[in-house]
Amino acid sequence: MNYWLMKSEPDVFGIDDLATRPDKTEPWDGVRNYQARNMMRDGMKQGDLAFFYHSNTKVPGIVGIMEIVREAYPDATSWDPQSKYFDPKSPPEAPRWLRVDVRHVRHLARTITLQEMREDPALADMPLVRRGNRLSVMPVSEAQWHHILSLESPGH
DNA sequence: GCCAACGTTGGC
DNA sequence: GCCAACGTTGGC
Repeated sequence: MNYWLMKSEPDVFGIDDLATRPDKTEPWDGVRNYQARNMMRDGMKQGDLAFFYHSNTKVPGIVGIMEIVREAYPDATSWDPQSKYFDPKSPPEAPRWLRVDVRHVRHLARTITLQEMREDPALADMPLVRRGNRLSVMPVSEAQWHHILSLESPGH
């Protein structure tokens, strides 16, 4: 089993949106970065868990946990001219971009903020806290995963 | 809203 | 294949 972190802007699609979808499940579409796509394609397996990260918001950080319920398949928004994720170089017969389906598992009891993760030596190797990182999908080690969850409760 | 960092594009 | 210009991401 692998662990991941996936970013989304709460103003566009936040964890509450995921939690209120039918079956709490939604395609994670709009990924338009090759590195992120390749990780979804090559690394993400059904049953993997991922942190839901809120980016570009007042207090960026991890807000919940989701499960990968469908492995990578073509992202139909890429050939939909009406979609903001439309890419003319990704026709249906030769899809360039992929998505996975994710299901809401639970909200965290509190937001694990980017700031506290930056300040935590145990998380110094996370791509998230490294300068200039822009990946919207990134791997999380098992040790990092459990460490972050240990921060959730008061008095950790 | 600013702007640093970084990925992509396209001329050469 | 290099690299300047440009667009986007995302913290602040």
